[in-house]
Amino acid sequence: MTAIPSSRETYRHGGLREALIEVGVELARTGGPDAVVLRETTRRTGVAPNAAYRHFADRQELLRAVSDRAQALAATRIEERLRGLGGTGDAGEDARALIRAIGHAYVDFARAEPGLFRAAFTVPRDLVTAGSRTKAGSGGRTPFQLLARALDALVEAGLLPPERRPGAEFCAWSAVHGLAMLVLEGPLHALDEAAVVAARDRVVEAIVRGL
Amino acid sequence: MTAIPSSRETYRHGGLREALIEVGVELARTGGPDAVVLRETTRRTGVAPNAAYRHFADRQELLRAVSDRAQALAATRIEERLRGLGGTGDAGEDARALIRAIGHAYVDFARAEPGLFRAAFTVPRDLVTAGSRTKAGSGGRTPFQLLARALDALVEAGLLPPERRPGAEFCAWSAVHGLAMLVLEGPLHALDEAAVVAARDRVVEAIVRGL
DNA sequence: CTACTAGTGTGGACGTCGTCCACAAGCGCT
DNA sequence: AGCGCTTGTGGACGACGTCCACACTAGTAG
Repeated sequence: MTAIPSSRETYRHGGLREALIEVGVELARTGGPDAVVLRETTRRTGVAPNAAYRHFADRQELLRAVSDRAQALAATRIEERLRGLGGTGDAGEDARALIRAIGHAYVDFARAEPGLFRAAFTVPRDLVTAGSRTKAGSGGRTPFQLLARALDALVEAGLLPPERRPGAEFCAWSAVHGLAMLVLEGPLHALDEAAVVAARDRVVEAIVRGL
Repeated sequence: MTAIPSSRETYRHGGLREALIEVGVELARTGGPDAVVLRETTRRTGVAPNAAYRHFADRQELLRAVSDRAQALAATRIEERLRGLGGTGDAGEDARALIRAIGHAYVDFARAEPGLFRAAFTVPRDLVTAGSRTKAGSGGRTPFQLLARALDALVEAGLLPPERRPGAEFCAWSAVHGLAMLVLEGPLHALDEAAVVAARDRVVEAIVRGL
């Protein structure tokens, strides 16, 4: 990857848009959204700065594309965690385990990939686009949709009254997202691994109980 | 305010550091932390860009000072809300009302002053400094300390088992902070006032119940 | 009252950034 | 073979953070 094209094979790059996004993701990985710098992105792609303007109106638009990709990565990471979940036969316990696993995976993703996490979830987006395909993981679902499904399962298992279902995703998401942000760049920044895991479990537990 | 010193009264400004912070806060108010631009700050203060370097090592350091000030403003806003709280005589109900009021005020501050909120709570800081005087509101307490006190009251009222007290502030804070962030620049951005208030109350309720 | 020194603001410069405009080169069509 | 659209290039502009050398002011020491 990122083989430097010493002499450009063709004048037309072929997949510049895609290449720029990938490089942008790499930049975001190490430095967060602020590190997605247009000039550096094009430089690493082996192309003039202005070339980006043929595929993105703006640095903003590049960043949004990178953000989508980062959300997709988060979704994939969550899905992987979910695959490791064996059903116990008890629908209620399974539904709860599902919620917990999503919450844990969310916070863990933030810890493991702080730059990507911030790129994914702190670049302004509308709720409308929360289900857009570009944000979906390899399983075809966005993080938001994964959470929604888990809450549905909770309702089906009779552990969440249907009248409390609407808006429950905001509730659950807020809790884990808040923890992730505080750990990443907030006042909880100095906590060590064990303390973060403890806080994580605590928050998830409180939310599952309090929904 | 901001009277342009057409001819500088004295060559020595006298309170440049303070003036820069105030202008910085004003910039943050309308544009968030990214808007705290060193050159613009000095320009509005009527001073050369380099003058700032006599008082701050960095743009980072200016920003941190602005962040502290913004946290102090948040604390003041929360304290104001708390003053409006009349005791009901029931210690338990009072303690719960306290927690709720803090949560509501936190989210409301984020809505009312999005720029300051982001300046206050998304500029990286250590937990160690969460109690530093510069972040305190007019009542002398930081937002974090206000929350801690409310949780103590909850314990005293017997509504929170003492063994669950440690770490409870992270839990409570995470929930409201997460909601605030999602509303400000996350996927909940498009929600209208009523929906936000509903989500806010829901989150606070869930956390009070789930602690 | 004068001279030194430390502190504070100025001026100019450098490199980087996002973005714009004019141009050139390749590709697909007729 | 030639035309036109798309895509990449080159150079430029203004704004930013930061650095260095300088200038002025104030307080202190002689």
